[in-house]
Amino acid sequence: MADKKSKKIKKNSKEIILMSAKVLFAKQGFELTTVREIAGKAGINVAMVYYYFNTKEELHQNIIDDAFKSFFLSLKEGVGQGKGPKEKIYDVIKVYITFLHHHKDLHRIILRETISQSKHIDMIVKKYISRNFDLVHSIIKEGVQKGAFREHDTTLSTFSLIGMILYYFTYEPIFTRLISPEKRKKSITEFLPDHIFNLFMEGVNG
Amino acid sequence: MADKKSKKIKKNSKEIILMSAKVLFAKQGFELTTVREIAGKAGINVAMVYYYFNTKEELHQNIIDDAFKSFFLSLKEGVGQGKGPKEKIYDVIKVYITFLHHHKDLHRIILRETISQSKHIDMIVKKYISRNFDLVHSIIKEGVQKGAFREHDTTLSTFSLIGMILYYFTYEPIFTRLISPEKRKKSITEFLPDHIFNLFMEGVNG
DNA sequence: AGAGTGATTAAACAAACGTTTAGTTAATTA
DNA sequence: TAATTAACTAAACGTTTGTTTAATCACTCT
Repeated sequence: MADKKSKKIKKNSKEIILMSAKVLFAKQGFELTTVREIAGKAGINVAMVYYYFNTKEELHQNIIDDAFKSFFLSLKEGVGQGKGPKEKIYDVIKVYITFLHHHKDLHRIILRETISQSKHIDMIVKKYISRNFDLVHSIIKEGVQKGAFREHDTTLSTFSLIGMILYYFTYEPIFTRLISPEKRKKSITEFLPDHIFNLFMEGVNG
Repeated sequence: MADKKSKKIKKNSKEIILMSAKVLFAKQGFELTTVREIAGKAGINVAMVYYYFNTKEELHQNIIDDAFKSFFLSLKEGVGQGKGPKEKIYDVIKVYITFLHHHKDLHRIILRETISQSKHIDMIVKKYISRNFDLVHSIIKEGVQKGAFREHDTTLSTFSLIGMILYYFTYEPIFTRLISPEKRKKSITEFLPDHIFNLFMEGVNG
């Protein structure tokens, strides 16, 4: 009958911890998020966190790893094979914006980790950020070879393109405040891809 | 003679604290930087920090305030009056890159503060980031009016331009690793402004 | 010379942190 | 059913944190 203080056995505690931690890390960052806080949000005991993860750091790394993996996977699957360079670039922009729009928390975590210059950052950078970059870079290089794009430093333009996109999410609260009321009603995924694609292709010259 | 444990009176302790704190906040962030650490780097007692600043937070705010002020000032002074929109945009790019290149620590602090969603962020955003944005935005709007730039959403292109620039500094360690060896020898202020200017004007279309 | 003032110090404070311990309960196996 | 294993808990551990206290030193002014 009545469950008084009965110990309920949940089999998915580990996943609940990961979910709670992801939200809190994204909102407050690694240092400002307490292990007790994570446990509290997950509705479990503090020690359970250490039952599944050796340290707070390990839990954090786990989340970052997942974030990067899913990002790269989306990008790889979202870019249509057999298309021309211009269409591929449009796909890249679309996937980047769509993914980040639906995983704002992950973008925050990635960005934070990039700034923090932790010991593990080097491994993470090599493993994931560079993979995303290389994928976009190879498309642009292909475009130059085939004459779709003009001759230029493709490393720099790849960086510029990704930078244009990421900046919207990095400074999203400011962005939302500044755009026109009509566009504020729409989703960012509707109008932003076309704008960035046009700008990257044609520039603003009149 | 010999100064044993003599108390030396330094009149510039406050400035030394500010300098030390700036470096440490930039490198490690607010939470990871200890008041004892700041005092240690400054070569003074911990209590001296609280002699000049009420809290660690107040010291931090002081540094951020200075950072934003000097940034906006550089921008305002660096953009030539009486020039055409295109030349002004080039100036903007040049000043942004030059300033950030010489104040990498400040950029890190600003970025960190933007992500952190602290209570004071709203005031800071309104006060400074928007001011920089408005300055650039007004130049682009002027360019469209005068026919120098094509008709387009100028809010979005302003965001894109600033994003392109800032991204290089946000992800600088990755960037340095990826650019060509010849460019790595040069300073970023030499080749980056022209690249971004050309890209923003003409795009990559072949 | 001595009172007054600002700069500086060592030492302590309570609170919060990540982590560990030792034990309890529920489920599984034999 | 008894023994074993996995899931869970309350309480404590030592350390570090931001901050305060009370006293000391160096200097200026009369």
